[in-house]
Amino acid sequence: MKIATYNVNGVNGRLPVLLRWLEETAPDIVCLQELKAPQEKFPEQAILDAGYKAIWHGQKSWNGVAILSRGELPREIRRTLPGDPEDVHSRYIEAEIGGLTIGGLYLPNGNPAPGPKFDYKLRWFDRLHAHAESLLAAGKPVLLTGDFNVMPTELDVYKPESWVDDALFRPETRAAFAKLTAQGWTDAIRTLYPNEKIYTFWDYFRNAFARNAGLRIDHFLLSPQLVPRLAGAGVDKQVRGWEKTSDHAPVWIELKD
DNA sequence: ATGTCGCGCTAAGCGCGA
Repeated sequence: MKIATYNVNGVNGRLPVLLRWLEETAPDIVCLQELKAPQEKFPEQAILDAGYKAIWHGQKSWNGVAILSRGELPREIRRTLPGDPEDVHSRYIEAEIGGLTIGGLYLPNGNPAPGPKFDYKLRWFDRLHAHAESLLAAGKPVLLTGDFNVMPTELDVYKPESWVDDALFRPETRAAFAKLTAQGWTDAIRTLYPNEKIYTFWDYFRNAFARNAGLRIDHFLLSPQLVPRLAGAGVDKQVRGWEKTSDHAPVWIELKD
């Protein structure tokens, strides 16, 4: 079973790219981030026609997350991260599909740092810690995936020294990610490829993709029950080179049944 | 500091977030 995550950066603006990628790579389950579309503007029919049933949590202009499945409709468990009723950003959606619990997330960017946006990022991380702990405590197979907006280590940045003050790489951010994984989560890509430079995002500036000036910020965190099932992982890097493409590439893992 | 995008507002560029 192939499970993918893809920050599309506008689900309607990227629809041709998204549909081509679905057609060419046929993942079984897909988590999308940055829909940038209100609830009623999600392209449900086009996704259905492509063979996927979906649940989503939209928002005008920004954020927005979805879970797509080739088989059964994802059974939605929640569409917000617990812990702050005042937080109206659509950044989390959780579902069960065939006995697997999947949390799809779009962690706040947090720039500029320091500042209120960075404070929000760290608070969001605190809430994720709390919820992730409860997911582990249930003892079931769980996958947390999406755009974490964190490069976990220096290996995950093309030029670490120029990113140390950025909200995606500051010590507080890396510490928050390390604290999360220390609960018992496995970073799937890094476990399979411990020493390789693997990027999932290249910004639109300065010809970043052509220079491979990338970041690894889209992740798969596996609960202990899933680790023995991990059979492969990769980045569909070619998609980043297509016309009208997102600044992220799709990322995927393969789980044995 | 800049660079490049999509989206919303509103009808063409601009502000915002990334």
